[in-house]
Formats: sequence, structure tokens, C-alpha cells
Amino acid sequence: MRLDAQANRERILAAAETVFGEHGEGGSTEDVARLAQVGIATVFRHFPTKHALIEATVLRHFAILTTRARALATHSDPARALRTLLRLMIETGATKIALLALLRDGDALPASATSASLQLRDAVEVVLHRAQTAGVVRRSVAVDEVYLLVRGLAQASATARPAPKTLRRAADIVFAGLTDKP
Amino acid sequence: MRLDAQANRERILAAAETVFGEHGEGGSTEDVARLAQVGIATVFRHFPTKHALIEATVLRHFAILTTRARALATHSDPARALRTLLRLMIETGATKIALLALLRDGDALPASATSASLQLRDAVEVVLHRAQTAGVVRRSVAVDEVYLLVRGLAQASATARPAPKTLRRAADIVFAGLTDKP
Amino acid sequence: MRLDAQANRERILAAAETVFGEHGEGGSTEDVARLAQVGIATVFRHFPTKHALIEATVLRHFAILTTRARALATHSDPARALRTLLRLMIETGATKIALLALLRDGDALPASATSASLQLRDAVEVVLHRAQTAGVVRRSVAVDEVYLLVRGLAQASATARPAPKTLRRAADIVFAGLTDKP
Amino acid sequence: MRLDAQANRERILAAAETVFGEHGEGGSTEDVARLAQVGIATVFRHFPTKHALIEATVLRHFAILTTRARALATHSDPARALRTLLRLMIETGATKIALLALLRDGDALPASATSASLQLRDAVEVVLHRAQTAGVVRRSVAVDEVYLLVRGLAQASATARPAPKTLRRAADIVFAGLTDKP
DNA sequence: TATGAATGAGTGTTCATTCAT
DNA sequence: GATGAATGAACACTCATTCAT
Repeated sequence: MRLDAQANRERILAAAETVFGEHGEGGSTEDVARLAQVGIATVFRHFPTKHALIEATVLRHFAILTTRARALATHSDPARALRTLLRLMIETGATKIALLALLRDGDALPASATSASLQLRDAVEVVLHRAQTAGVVRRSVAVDEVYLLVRGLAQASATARPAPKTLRRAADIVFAGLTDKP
Repeated sequence: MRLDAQANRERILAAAETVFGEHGEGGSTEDVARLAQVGIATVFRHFPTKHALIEATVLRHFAILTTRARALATHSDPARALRTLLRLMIETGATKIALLALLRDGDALPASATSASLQLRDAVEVVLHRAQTAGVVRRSVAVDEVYLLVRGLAQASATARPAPKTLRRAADIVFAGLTDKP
Repeated sequence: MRLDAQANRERILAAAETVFGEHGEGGSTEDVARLAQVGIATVFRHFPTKHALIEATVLRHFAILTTRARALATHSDPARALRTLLRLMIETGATKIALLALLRDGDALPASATSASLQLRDAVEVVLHRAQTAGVVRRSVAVDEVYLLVRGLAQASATARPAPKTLRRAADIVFAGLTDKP
Repeated sequence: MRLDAQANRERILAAAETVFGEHGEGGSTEDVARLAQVGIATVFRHFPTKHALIEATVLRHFAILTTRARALATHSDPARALRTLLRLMIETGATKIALLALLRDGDALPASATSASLQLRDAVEVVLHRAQTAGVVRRSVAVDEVYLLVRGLAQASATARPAPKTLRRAADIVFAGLTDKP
């Protein structure tokens, strides 16, 4: 039963990613259950509140991104590594990064989300620094701005569904803005 | 009575901007009514569905932006005009541009919103072209990318509440990306 | 509409008395709505939580009893007045007094219920005192004990559904216990 | 395995007494399982429904009381024996006697509960008769009334949590009502 | 025309009970 | 025999929308 439960947990998280990604916080827990092909109570056994379910979904995504970022930090070509990372975040983050907003309780994120977010931020910072050291990116650029731009593109592409080409070119503009030497 | 009705309509739209801006689609129609100091039925007399109310709110914002963009299109300094317009869209658009997402029914926007959005897009395009003609912005840049970046920053700043400084610097990076001459 | 609303409020309270009286806190709000012939949301418009509904039901009953007790306090025959009051409380209180238990939040009653309960207690005390002054009831008896006994009989008769005769004789035993002169 | 099962059964009953005693029918079967330190399915193996579990809990309590009552029936001082029995029932019965109400299905108790209840009633009757024969209690008093009063005090003290002194004095009033000679 | 009471479908969540290990 | 994961019906409560005044 352990294995079944684990499998169900995965199915539920995958379903949640789809449902909340598409409908935001409006997506219903029952839709998640239906998509995961489990009973509604099973969802709540694994995640005691809707909030917890969203949180777990976001966390999983952040953890994956952090892993990828850390791997890219050792890449031989710093410029290419940064570009790849930004694209990765923009393209895969679309739906999930938008979920972050749903987590804030009043004003602050829950500790777990904050921590996961910071870990990712730090991993990105390493990649960014290497690009700066290599002289590819202006020294004056800080992670926070990059992070905000990336998040913005991810969110906008989630809601505006631009042509892939448009999204890519927008990302290129950001990259150009980073490397511009005034 | 005409005047009363008109005044109510304005009060409702203003209230809607606040409520939906703060809580997204989660904001309730009754909250709007309460804030506008009218009965709930009055809201529905003016806007037959919640959807229509959101639509009208967004439309009003777009119309205002379009007016501002057209004014800026005649400004003497094309570069400064573009910069001002982008900042304006990013800063005032924060909450409202996010509402656009709520309007899509299935896949497409309602005609009215599409039209308003296109009008704005066209007005922005004029300002952008002038900047390109003046040699401040690369020829290869298209409105759509700019629009996506602006929208992204607006949305991200609505949900991430970055420090004003961070937002400004992010906008600068975009601007630098536009003017970069490779 | 004011009148309709008031009428509905009354219908809902009456239904609540029946439903919660029969099934205790297990009675469902939807059953109340069904019995009152109103939509479920109407119940919640009048009483924002199930708790508030139960509270209002109990309060109404206490208020009625208090009125009756105060009237009996001016009755010419103090012994008969006390006997009448006790019977009244026992017989009509059956279902509703049992609801009091449902109100306690943690350990204490909500202020409103406490106040209503105290008012009734005070009114009973007056009747009791008059009986003591008239030499019908032992001086050593305090209201609290009487109150507890009455409440007990009310609750027991609500759950045990004794023969009316049995209930009456039990009440007589209590009354005898009060008037006993050792 | 017999012994394990038996031990589990006991642990479950003890847990049920605590849980249902504290929360009434609101207590959840899973809480019982948790407190008994067994899996939820084990509870259902021993008692096929929640109803059956409550029934068994009540029955156990009644059996114990019956045993005590029978012992007191041979006591040398009939008046003291009755007084002791009443106090015993009132004080220990508090939570459990209230559970009886949960057992009624429609209008009647299940056979087993009726039988246990009758056995206790009969045992109490013997003690009462001895007190009447000894001239301490009025001949006109029947068991049913006594039973109702005792049950009432037990229930009221369970829900009203009176001061111990108040409860004792209430019991004294009942006792005085039994011995009063008009 | 403006109101606010009424509505019922829908949401998150709990719980007694069943089933696979 | 014991476990605990899975289930779905039920519940308290919300909200967009309609209707009577």
C-alpha cells in the first residue's frame, strides 16, 4: 500500500499542476481528484487543505528548477548557461510561478515557500555572478531584477498565450538588456 | 435620474477596480456593491454579469492608456516618450492588466476587449516606431514582444510586490534591451 | 420585504427548534431550511453560522421563560407559582435546554447566552425567594440546585421520553424535596 | 492471538468511553482508534458500526453499575445503601448515560441496551424496595421516577459542569423528596 | 429605478465504512 | 488478525444571479 499511496500522491500533484495551472486558484479540488482518478477524500488525506496542495505543487516545481540551476552553475560557458536557465524558468515556470501568488497569506509567503524561493534565487545568483565575472553581464545588474523579469514573462505567457516566437524574442530582449554595455 | 445612474455607474467601476485589483477574480460582486455604496441589484442592473463588470473595468483602463499613448506619440523626444509610456503601463497596469486573464472565455478574449487591446497596441506601436525611426530602438523589435514584457512586469509587480527600486531597474533592463545595438 | 424577511426569520427559528430539538447538534442546517421552506442560503443570511442559529433558538426560548417567570413572581400564591414555574421549565424546556450544551465554546458559554441564562436564573430566584419567605420552601435551598434539577429533568425527558405520568411524579419528588422540613 | 484481540477490544472500549464521553456523538471513530493505538480497521473489526461501538460502551457501563447495585442490595443500612447508589449513578454516569440517547434508532432502544437498562433498573428497584420496607422512603415512589431523576442529574452535570457542592445538594434534595412524609 | 432578500448550485472539508496488503 | 489507504456521501458555508417591493 505504501507504493500505491506514493503513486497516488504523484498523480495528484501532476493533476494539481494542470488544474491550478489552467484555472489559477479557481480550479477546484474536485477537478484535481477527477483528473488524478482518485476520490476527493484521497486528495485531502494527502494534502489536508487546498492551500497545502497548491503549496506542494509549487514547491515541487521550485525544487526541480533549483536542481537545474545548480547543475547549470558548473557549465563551461557562463553566458550560455544563464541564457538556458532564463529560458527554462520562463518556459516551464509559466503556470506554476503564477501559483506563488495564491500562497500568500495576508502579506507573507509561508515559510516553506519562502525558503524554496530563496534557494532558487541563490542558485540563480550563482549563475548570474559567473556571467558577470566572465564579463558577459553588466556588474550593476542584481538578481532581484532578473528574477522579476523572468517571473513576469512566465506569468504573462501563462495568461496571454503568446506565439512561441514572440516569447522567445521577448526573452532575447531581456538578455540583451543584461549584456548591454552603456 | 440619468445623472444619478451615471454617477452610480462610475462609482461601481471605481469600486470594481479596487476590489478585483486586490483580490483578482476572487473579489465578490457584493464587495463591489458595498464599496460603491449601492445595492447589489444596482450593480447587476448596470452590468448584467460579473464578467461584464470586469470587462468594463478593464476596458476603461485600456481606454485611458490609449489616450495617454496617443498623446505621447506627438511628444518631441521619442526616446523619452517611449520610456514614459512603458513606465506608465507597467506602474498603473499592475492590477488591471491581470484582469485580462479573467476575461478569456475558453481561448479568446471577447470582441470588445480584443478591440480595446488592439487600439492600445496600435497606439504603442506608433510610439515605438517613432523611437525606431529616431534610431533609439533596434529595428528588429516588434510591438508584441514589448507588449508582453510590459504586461509581464505589470503582472509580476502586482503579485510579487517588489521594491519600487527593483521594479524601476527591471524596467531599465527592458529599455536597455530595446536600445542595445549589437 | 422587511415583513417577509421577518416572517422567514420566525419560520427558520421555529424549524431550528424542531430540528435541533430532535437531533441535537447533529441536525443539519439543510433540514432546517427544508422544514422552514426556504433556501439554504436564506438561513445563512439570517444566521451567519450554524452556531449562531442554535444560539438564537436557545435565546428565544430563554427570553420567553424569563417573561413567564417574571409574571409568576407577582402571583398571589407563592407555592403554586413556584410549582407552575418548575413544571413549565421542565416541560417546555425539554428540547431547548439541551441545546445549551452545544453552545459552549471550549469551556464557557458565549456572552449572550450567559446573560440570558442569568436573567432567567434571577427571575427564578425571585419566585423561589417568595416561596421561602412564605415558609413553603426550606431556607437552605439555593437557586443553583433547583436550576440544575430542573435542567436535568428537562434534558432527561428530552432523551428518555418518559411517560408523562412518570415525569410529573419526578417533578413532584423534587418539589417535595424542596418543601421537606427536617 | 486471542489475547491480543481481547486486549485490543478493551483498549478500544476504554478509548471510546473517553472520546464519546467528551464529545458526545460528535467524537470520531478515528479519534477512538488513535487513542486506543490501533488502526481504524481494527476498531471496525471488533465493532462493525459506530453505533455498535457506542452500544458496547454503554453496555459495559451499565453492567458495572448493575454489579455495584446488586452488591449494595445486601448492605446492612438500606437508607445509606440507596443514597450511595444514587450518588454513584449520578457521578459516574455523567458522560455515559448521555450516550444512551445516541442509541435510539427512531424511537426504541436496541434490544441489548434495553435489556441492560432493565437489569440495572431491577437492581436499583431492589435497593429502593429495601429502603421503602425500612420505612425510609415513601411507598408511593416508583423506580421509574427515581431513575429519571438520577439520569437527569447525570446528564445535567455532564453538560452544565456544576460546582461539586451544587451537585451534591441537588442530590440531597432528591433524597429528601424521597423520604419526605406528607 | 434602486433596493436587499431569496435562491440553489458549487466549494472545501470531514467521517463512517470498505478493501488490498 | 491488523493495518492504513481509499472512498463517496454529507455538511457548513459562499456567491453570482433573480425577484418582489
